[in-house]
Amino acid sequence: MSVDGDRRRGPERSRRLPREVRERQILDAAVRVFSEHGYHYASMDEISDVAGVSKPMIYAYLGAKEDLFTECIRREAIGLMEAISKGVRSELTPDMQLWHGLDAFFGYVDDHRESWLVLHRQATSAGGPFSRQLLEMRARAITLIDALLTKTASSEGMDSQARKGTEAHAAALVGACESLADWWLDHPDIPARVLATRAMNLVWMGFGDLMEGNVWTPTHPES
Amino acid sequence: MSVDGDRRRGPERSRRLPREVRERQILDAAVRVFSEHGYHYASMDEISDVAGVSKPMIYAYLGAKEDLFTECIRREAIGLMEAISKGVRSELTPDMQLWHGLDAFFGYVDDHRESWLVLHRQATSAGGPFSRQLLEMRARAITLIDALLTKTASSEGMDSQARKGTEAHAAALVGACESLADWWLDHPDIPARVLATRAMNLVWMGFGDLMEGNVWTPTHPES
DNA sequence: ACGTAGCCTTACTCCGGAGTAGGTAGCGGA
DNA sequence: TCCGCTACCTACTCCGGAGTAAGGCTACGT
Repeated sequence: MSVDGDRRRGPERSRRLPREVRERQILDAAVRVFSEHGYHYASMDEISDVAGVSKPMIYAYLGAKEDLFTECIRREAIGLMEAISKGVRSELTPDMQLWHGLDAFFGYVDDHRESWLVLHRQATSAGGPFSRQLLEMRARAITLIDALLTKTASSEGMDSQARKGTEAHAAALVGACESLADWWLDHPDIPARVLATRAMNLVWMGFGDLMEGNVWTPTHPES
Repeated sequence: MSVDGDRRRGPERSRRLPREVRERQILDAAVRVFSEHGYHYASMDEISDVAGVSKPMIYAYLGAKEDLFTECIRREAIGLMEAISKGVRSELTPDMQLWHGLDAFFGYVDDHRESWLVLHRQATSAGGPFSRQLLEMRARAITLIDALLTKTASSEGMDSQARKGTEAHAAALVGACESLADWWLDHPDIPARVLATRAMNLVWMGFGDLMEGNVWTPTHPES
């Protein structure tokens, strides 16, 4: 029984491959395993097993466990950012840019659930040097969105009041999207585009209202 | 040098206290340490040290590390829910209920950053049995908010279109708040009420627009 | 006075898993 | 054919930290 021993091996144990290929295999395996068990419960033994490679190879090519994880984060973060960049074409109007960005984001998460898990859930919590990469990425996203909102706000003739709030608004949007993505992992039946549209409406409409001075206050008279 | 050894001890090592008190001390210490280092990097030794108690006491009273952590989650989750419940008085209009709930939430996070850290960041990522508690709490929050939105939607005479989206909208709100709270940890200078108001505007206004059929679409003609 | 119950400690065991030492196998060049 | 280089593996070491065995002190009941 338990013929199981090596069922999870990835590539058929092939020999003497160039370093580049091995590194890819290892990183792929690492992302798989980290996303499945979380950083701490993932063992180097399992990663090496899944990669179809022995443990010392990992240390030789990618370094210690922390380094390996960091490299995973880096690679996946770059992938995500590239995916989003492809969506945001600067000749479009701000709202279209935002929408395409959102669409690309949810599309990426849809296609790379494991990557997203590693990137967001794991890196966020396994504190220290790991979250750096994340915070940086998030900061870039916020800045980008802030720029779009600001552009719209000024072209729409709005200032002071609405303007100073754009960054927090952008942060809220980013946060909302991250959470939506996480929530989505447990409700996989919803198509990506629907999520993107929902996020868009959530924020863009609220933002439009803000710009028009249409603000809810605790003493709101309605209903 | 390093007279430091026991500087972090909490209560002045006092003897023969009743079990009830010790349990409180231990849980307090555990929340402190878990929030500071994260579940895995937190050691039982440090917790016992901070609690001013020896390690076997923890095992005698609260059980293994997992049990201890679970108990922390439980206690803090109950605390948060109670704080929110105090805000939401059912004789108010839905929008006021929502606003008081949000205000209570951000107020709680403001007063209990450590608790929130443990509750959200740690429990979310240190997967398995821990996140149960969280998912359950979140689910309750979503249901509650969904009810408020639905009530408003129907009293406002809206149906089908807007109605089926309320749950996802509620999920988005919850997610947005969680992220706002996390983001807030790194921007502590903002008062809680401002965050609550911002969240309220983000969602309520967007929701109002949705109900009025004022929806953004990719082919939106504006600007 | 003496038992006993429960608070509390020191000083261990033990193991999973990170990281490594040292050797083998196949390939390119002379 | 031999050298040596690089890809690669087996088989360890070693340690942090979870969990525990075994007993000491104090208070109270009788």
